[in-house]
Amino acid sequence: MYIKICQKNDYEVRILASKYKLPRGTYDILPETSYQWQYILNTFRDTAKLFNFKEIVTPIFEDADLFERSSGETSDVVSKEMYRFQDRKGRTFALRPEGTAPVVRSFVENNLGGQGETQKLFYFGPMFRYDRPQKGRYRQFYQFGIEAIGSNNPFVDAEVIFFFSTFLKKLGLTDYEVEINSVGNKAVSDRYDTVLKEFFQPHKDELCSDCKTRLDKKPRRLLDCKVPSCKEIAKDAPVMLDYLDQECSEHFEQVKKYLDSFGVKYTVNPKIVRGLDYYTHTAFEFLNNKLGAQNAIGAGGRYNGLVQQVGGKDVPGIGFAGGLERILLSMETQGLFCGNQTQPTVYMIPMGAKAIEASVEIIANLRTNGVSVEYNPDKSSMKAQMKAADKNKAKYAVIIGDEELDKGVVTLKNLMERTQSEVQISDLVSNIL
RNA sequence: GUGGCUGUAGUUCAGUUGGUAGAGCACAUGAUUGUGGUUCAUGUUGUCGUGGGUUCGAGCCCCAUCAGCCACCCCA
Repeated sequence: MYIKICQKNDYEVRILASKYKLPRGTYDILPETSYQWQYILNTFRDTAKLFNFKEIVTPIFEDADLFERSSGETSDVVSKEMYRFQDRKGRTFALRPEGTAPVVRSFVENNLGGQGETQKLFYFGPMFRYDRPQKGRYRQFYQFGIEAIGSNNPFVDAEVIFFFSTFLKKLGLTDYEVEINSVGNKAVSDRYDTVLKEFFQPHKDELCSDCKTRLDKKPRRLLDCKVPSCKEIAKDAPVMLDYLDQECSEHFEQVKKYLDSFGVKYTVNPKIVRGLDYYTHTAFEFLNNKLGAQNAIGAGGRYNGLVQQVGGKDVPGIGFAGGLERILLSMETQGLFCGNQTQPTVYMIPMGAKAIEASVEIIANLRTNGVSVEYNPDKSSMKAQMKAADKNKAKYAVIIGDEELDKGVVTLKNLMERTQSEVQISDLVSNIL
């Protein structure tokens, strides 16, 4: 926004030319690409149908506390990236940075698990994180996800992963890899963290500055540091999977078995670390290494303590979330087409005032009978209107001028086949459908 | 939050050692008094991201700022 001051005669005229720009890290979904979104969303909903997951929609803001307690106050998502604000009564809310906690909140609040049934839910919507924008990373971004709450059966773990791979398959995406891991239960991961600290402590001075803070905050993050010297040290670090107890490792084995049965290809990566604190047992990531730094197109895992933490019963759950922008990017890099732009069936071309009058009725009649019609009242010449019909990729042009008016007909032209014929106005709909 | 690169027409970009802004595509009109994807001709479009500074003069040099891109970080 800026102010321009012009001299006009003896007095100053101040022109306030406001120039609004969209907030950093956000973007508009323009008509030229919106159909791609619809395509991906429809495909996701179709997949949900196949697996019998039901849609749930929650608000885009919640009690800030919900996220702070569930994701972990020390996680970057909560500590530096959350949009927090106070309303007029001083309550502290946050724009949701992720989708799982709100779904679990709704599950508990509405007693969705009241009958002991496993709830299979899916969602889609905008999430918000105050990150520095980058390829595949925005401040308002869109995630779709599913949550299966109520079962600890490893079959469900595999099913959730199979869901995501089925979805990607429907889209035609093949440029990705699936990595899985088990982070065990709370006791196991706490013990592992202690072991890791003991392992890295003697090397503290050789670590990069990021890793020095990681050592105290989240030792597991040290495992996927990109600095070569840190990598070298981490190479010999103890492996999570060796610290799983009987129950955890049996669960993991079962998950792998079911994945094999589902025909999902995966690799076990014991270094997978989930960013949010609530994850337990199975953790997985879908990675596309052609995307650049932001290569996770989807990820998820089990969260057996979360429901209780949010105030419900001790009910297990598992889910995943995928990033719409990154899926779209993946499809672009793989050269995949993504749905079709909608186009009108009929482009109306009236010539002259009387014809325009007559065509209003025709347009109304076509539309009420389910035929999509485009007409641009700001174009008048035949040539311009034909050009526009072509550009709109209309199937037919309906031409009406004095000649047609006299006979009570219209000229129906098939633009693809370049053929045309005169048809009675009353027969127009049946000639098109 | 840190670093690097970039910001000129609707769009993709060019713009020489500082001398009052250019091309392709797109768009509009015509060749064809009522017939579109090709031609051909003609034409329109600019707070040169924003604010300041240096200079007789800045798209170009300097400072600041905003935005985009890429990486770190983080994560979907």
